[in-house]
Formats: sequence, structure tokens, C-alpha cells
Amino acid sequence: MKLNFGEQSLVKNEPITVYDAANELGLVSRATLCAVVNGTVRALNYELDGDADIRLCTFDDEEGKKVFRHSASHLLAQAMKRLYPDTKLAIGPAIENGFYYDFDSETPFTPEALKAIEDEMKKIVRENLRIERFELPRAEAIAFMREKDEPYKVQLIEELPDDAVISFYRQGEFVDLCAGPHLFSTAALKAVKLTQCTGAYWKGDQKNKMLQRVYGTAFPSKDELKAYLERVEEAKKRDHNKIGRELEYFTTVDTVGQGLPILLPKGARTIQLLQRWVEDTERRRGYLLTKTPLMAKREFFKISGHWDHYLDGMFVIGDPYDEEKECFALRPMTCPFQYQVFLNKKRSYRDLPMRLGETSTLFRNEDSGEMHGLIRVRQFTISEGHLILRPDQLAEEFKGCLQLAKDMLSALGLWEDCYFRFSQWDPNRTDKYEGTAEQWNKAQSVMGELLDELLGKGNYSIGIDEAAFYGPKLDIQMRNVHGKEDTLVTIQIDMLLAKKFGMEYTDSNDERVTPYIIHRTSMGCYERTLALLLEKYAGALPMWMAPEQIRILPIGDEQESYAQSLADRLEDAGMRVTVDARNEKIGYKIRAAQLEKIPYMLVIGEKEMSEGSVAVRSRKTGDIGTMPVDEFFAFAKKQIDEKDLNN
RNA sequence: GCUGGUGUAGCACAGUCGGUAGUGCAGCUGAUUCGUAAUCAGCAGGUCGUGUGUUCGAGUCACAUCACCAGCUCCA
Repeated sequence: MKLNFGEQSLVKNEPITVYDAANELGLVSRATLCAVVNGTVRALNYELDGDADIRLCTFDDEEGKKVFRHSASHLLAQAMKRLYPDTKLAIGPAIENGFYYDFDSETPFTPEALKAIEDEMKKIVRENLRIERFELPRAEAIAFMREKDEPYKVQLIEELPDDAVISFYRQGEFVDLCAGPHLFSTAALKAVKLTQCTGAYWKGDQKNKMLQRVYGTAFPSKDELKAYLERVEEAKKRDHNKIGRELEYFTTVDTVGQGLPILLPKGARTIQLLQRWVEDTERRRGYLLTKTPLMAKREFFKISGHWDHYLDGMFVIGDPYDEEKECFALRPMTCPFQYQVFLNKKRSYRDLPMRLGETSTLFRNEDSGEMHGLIRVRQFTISEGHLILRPDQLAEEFKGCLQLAKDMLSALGLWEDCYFRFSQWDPNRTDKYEGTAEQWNKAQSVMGELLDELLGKGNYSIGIDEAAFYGPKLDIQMRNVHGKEDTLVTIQIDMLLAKKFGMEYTDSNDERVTPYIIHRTSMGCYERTLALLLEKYAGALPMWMAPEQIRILPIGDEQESYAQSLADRLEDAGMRVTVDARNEKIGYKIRAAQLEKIPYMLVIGEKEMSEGSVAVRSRKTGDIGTMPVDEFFAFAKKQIDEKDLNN
């Protein structure tokens, strides 16, 4: 058999382990963790018995990281079993940045308990236990796990297909059902840290028992672990929920209620200017502005399907089940309201595409545990829009929507952090979705082709059972500082709602045709986008979107009126300027402005006043020297007009 | 909704074994008129998230509730 290790190769007649084969070529080092053999990840002690293409992996490879951390999760489970023998094991995979293991245990694990478990893990590492794989036939595997009193493992085996290979991994006294692969020995797991303990449902289903999930991370060296933990700490400092409150962008008030943040003047200002910018940009791209009611009668939502599909998520005014009495609901979306604009009169194919845009406030009754700062709230305002189209316009208009979102998010500097998901229906859950399989397949294939063309094949992931109840979506996703993902922008193709609302147009053959609809947002909802901006820029929003752009700092009383007239002039040019005329030393005022992350400070003393100049200080680079007022004016205006993201 | 954690002045925090609440910054007043990240002094500020209970006595203990945080589930 021929064994290819990239450039080098080896010919063998007898079976040999990956480790021994690689070692003969001098390719193994301490950093080698596993190997990809003919496309499958294998442990180093995997026995080769035929021709193979082999790639050795270290921690720098995704495969290596995964194997390393998967072994760390077994280490955790072993320590847990030693300290709490009654604990039942569920599952323990490697995840991005670490691993977790789910346990069923009577004892709730506190941070102190985690410390003790971590110490036990370190002990096992020092024991240098070999990690060995073995297989069992199905019946024996089940009996084995029954004997060990591991009901979750029994269930996992029972759910495996009949022909599945059932493998176990043993390290010392500990054995776990696992597909593997794993490291050679526990000794390599030198830098392991348990980070948190939370609840998680068995099999991710709310109806199942809640287990205890212990999260951890692992690195080949203590230095790498330390660097990672420091990065996490740094990221948390950018948390909009902290920084947004400190910098007075928003606050919450117990008595107002959950998910109902108060936007303070700075937050309100930035959202106002984003909103104006969105509305103006959309107008230039052919959108018609609408303003529709924030609520409607129950009957209206029955037509749209929301009453059947989304009642739990709506705020209802009145008794939803008393059909005798009038009942209203606050709107959870804009779609059917905006359709009324189209329905206002008879439409012809000449009216299409009709692009409708609205700065739309929505209300969604999220579960109490869902709210998060400005990212997930119960009332929010979205740059909403619907495009009503002839079939032949679908591709072009979808493209336009994506281009608009890209332009918007690029101007905000967020585009580079986004990734894409093609959210599809689940054909097995027809209760959740409206329409026929034929309609869904058609909409999804149209959308798939568009995405391949616009984003490129493979540049988006597919999310099954993530669609809207009326159609597939392109979701533009972003992660917050905690690594949690949220949808920033969504563009959806809808082939169902138009019919429900009796929307038709007359085509050139004088036939009545039901239009296609695209639901879309251009830059998402303002609260969430602001939150992600605050995190991206650590509170120092770029000049063009900063609530306060320039602060003028007179040194003494004599410069106050000059400072004020300068502020008036900049304000007249549309800049957002304040004067700090407090009787304080200049250092004090600068410190205050720096802490508030004001982009530019203009220091005005006797010298500047007499020569008509300003001493400019940037929050980023400090004192950048004195320049004539006109020069600063042009300097600032350029940054604002060009939406410069570096200042 | 579920699991765990947190809640003391505007903010950051201290408060021992249950004995009647403190520090720094911010604020206000006065003095100081000052050149690139904190001038000095004085003053004021609290129903210890809320409620109920235990107790002679509760910031501290118990229960409930509200809000905030992380995770799970959910997310049109």
C-alpha cells in the first residue's frame, strides 16, 4: 500500500499506525494531534491498511483544534465522574473556541465547584492516561451503558442506525461512548480552563429535562490560553450593554418593563441621523415612503396568517378569544399594512416594481429570558420595506436589495463582519409553514440561484427550518462581543401573502396576475444596529455618525463668546457641536471629552482667538496642531461627507 | 419560559457574627482664570430593587416578586 504525506510518501506491506508511518518520515512532532486520512479525521494511532492520502494536523488546523478540545471534554467528564459519581453523562462536543459537556446531576455546579473540577482535570493530565478506542456490537454497547447506568448514552445508541459502528473511548477508569477521534493521551491537555456553567435542554428541546452544561476551553500551552482569556476580557469591555449605558446611549428602567430600553439623547441622535440617511438613500433608489398604523384589528392579522402562526409573539389589546368584542394587536411586522398601499387602487404592470419603504416600529412579545441590551428588545424600529414585483423583475430587484444592504452596512463598517445564511423551510414541519411544497421549492430554487450568482457558491450557509412562515430568507448575520449571532438584515421572497390579501395587477395581456413580494430591510433595526456599532467601535462611533462630533473648549472666560460663534458657524454647516464653557482647567475639559469619545476637540485660547485659528485635538491621535478655522472646517466636512470610518 | 448568577447614592464599589450605612468619581456651592487626560475647599445625596415573614432588632436570614447578566430554548 502507498501512503502519501503531501510531498513525501511511503510504501508498506503490513498495516501500520498513522503515527508510526509519519514517524518513519520524520514528520511527527509534539504539536501533531491527529490526521486527515482520505478525507476523514483520524487519531494518530489509527491503523492504515490500504492506500491513503494523509495530512497531519496540529492545533493550527481546524481538525486539530476540534480533536484537542473534544479530548478536553472527555477529560472534564472523567473529572466530573470522579468527584460526582452519580452524575449522568449526556454529550460533550468541541465547539468554536472550546468545548462543553452536558451532565445530569442533582448538585448545581457553582464557580467554586468548577475550580475543584478543573483541579481534578489537571491531576488526570499529569496521570498521562492513554486514550484507547474500542468497538462493541449494538446489543453489547447498550448493555454496557445500562450497566454503567448512563441512560442518555443508552438513548443515543438506540437512536443510531442499525449498521452504525459503535465506538467507545477509554482513558484510565473512564469510558465514554464517542465517535472520536481523540488524542493519544491526556498529557497534551496542559492548558485547560472551565469558563462557565449553565443550563441546557437535553437534545436542545424545551420539552426535555434541563441538564447542566459546563463550558471550557483548552489550548496546547498556558500562554495561548492566557492570551485567549485576555482577548475575551477585552471583547467584553466593548459590550454595548455596558458601554452604551456608560456613555449614555440608553438605559433601562425596572418599572417600564423588560426589553423596553430608554434611548438617551446620544442614542436617539445617532438613530435619528441613521434613519434620515436610510430614508434619503432609499428615496434615491426609487423607494416610496409610507407610514402605516402601529396596530390593527384581530381580523386583519387573521388574514395575514399572523394570528395563527404568531399569536404568542404579539401584544394583544383586549381578549383574543372573545369574538364578540373588538380586539386589537400591536403589529409584529409591517407587511400587511404596507400591502394596503398597493391595494389602494387598481394596479397595472406599469406600476411595478413598486418599492415601499417605511421606518417601522414593531412590537414582539419575546420570552422573558430573550432580551439583551439593545440587541433583542420588545419594541424596535426597523428600516422595513416591501417590493411588489412582476415575476420577471424578481432577480433584478433581489439583487438591488442585496446591493442596498451591502452599501448601507459598508458605510457603517459592519459589512466585513457579516456572514450569510440561506434560511429554508423544513418540509417535515408543514404545520409551521404556509403554502405547498411546489411553491417552496420554486421560491427556494430561485433564491438559491440568485445567491450563487451574487454571493458565490459556498459563501453562505444553509439553515433548515429557519425560514419565515411565508417564504425563504437570506439572513445577513453578525456576532456580538460574546460571540452570539444575530440577524442584522434579512431579505425574503414571499409567494404567498399577496394572494391572501387579494393583491393583483393587470399585465400587458390584460390578465390578472398575482405579484411576487420581497420583504427586506436595508440596514436592519436601528436599536440592534446601534448596539453592534457601539461594539465594533468600542463606543467611539465614526465622526459621521457620532452624536456629538466636535466639542469646543475655551481656555478662559475671554474666549467664550468667540467659541460660541465658532460653534454656531459649524452648526450652520450641519455639524453637531457643543461648547464646554465650564470654569475648569483645559486638562479637565479634555479628559471629560476624551472619556465621552468626542471625535474632535477644538482648544481655543488667546492665540487662536486673535489669529482666527483652532487647536485641534483628535480623540484618537491627540493634539494634531493648530490650523485656520477654514481649514478645520474643510477637514471635518470631508470626513463627514465621505463617511470616513477611520475618524 | 428554563438553569445559574447579580441587585447598597447618578457611576464603580466597601459594609465582619443580624445591632440602625461608608469610600472614590460624578453633582451642587465657593475660591481659583488656568494651554492638551483629573485645581482646592465645603455641601448635599440612600425606603440597601420591591413585598411579606423570622427576630427585641434585617443591607445582612427565609419566601415571593421585579429588573439586570450569561447560557439554553425561541427569534415572522
